[in-house]
Amino acid sequence: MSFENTPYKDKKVISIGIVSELTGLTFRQIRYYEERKLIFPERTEKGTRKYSFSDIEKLVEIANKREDGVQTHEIRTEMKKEKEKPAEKSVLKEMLRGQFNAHFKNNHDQTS
Amino acid sequence: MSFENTPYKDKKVISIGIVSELTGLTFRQIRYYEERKLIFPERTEKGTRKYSFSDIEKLVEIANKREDGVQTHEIRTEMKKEKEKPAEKSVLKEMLRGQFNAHFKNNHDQTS
DNA sequence: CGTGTAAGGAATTCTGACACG
DNA sequence: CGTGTAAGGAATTCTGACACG
Repeated sequence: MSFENTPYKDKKVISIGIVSELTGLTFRQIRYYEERKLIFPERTEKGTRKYSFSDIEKLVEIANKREDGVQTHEIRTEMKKEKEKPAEKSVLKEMLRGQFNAHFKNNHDQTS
Repeated sequence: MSFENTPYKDKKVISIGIVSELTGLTFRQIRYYEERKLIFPERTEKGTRKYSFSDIEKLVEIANKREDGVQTHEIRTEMKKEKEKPAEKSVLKEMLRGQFNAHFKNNHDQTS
């Protein structure tokens, strides 16, 4: 249920060495951005970090912002905002569903 | 050109330990199926194997067939056939393009 | 043929800390 | 604050080989 449903993009399966190679960042930087709550890798049983392609994309964004002198704390704030948008969509969906259900209910209550 | 274009599914970024965990196969089995030319992981500079999600899917298929007693050589033959289908599509595309180009050429030759 | 295993070595990753600024 | 580095240890992966069947 947590395996089949997750898109490849979000599967945490990549080790830090590959991430470093793909992003051009050092191990130190990658681990530090985790410490600053910018990314959230998972761990294997014995503790080695596992990243997803999404994490890699995020790291590239982070690297770009860092080059512009943006501090990790600011980046964190910015990225939180980004996360609100999909949430809004979800809320909208909920509202529409509510409308729909109300409509549906009115039309069929008399049937039973 | 080989990075941006490849879908995540085909990126070779996963180490054998994760593949083993995800497929339920032993390191020995995974490496053996490579020896039998069923899968084609890449290597890091220093030699550690890197697999893609496609490889993992293939391995699950292989595991299923092996359970049915199918030998690796047969599996290899079967999987080659599967690869023809997409190729046919490509051929069809080429033929259609030929048709189109011929048509296009006839209509415009007189213009110049 | 397909897989297990012990062997020895090399490469990977981890944490905590000191350094600089 | 963000990153480099040396340190010591633990976990990962590799190859070639012997074993069984």
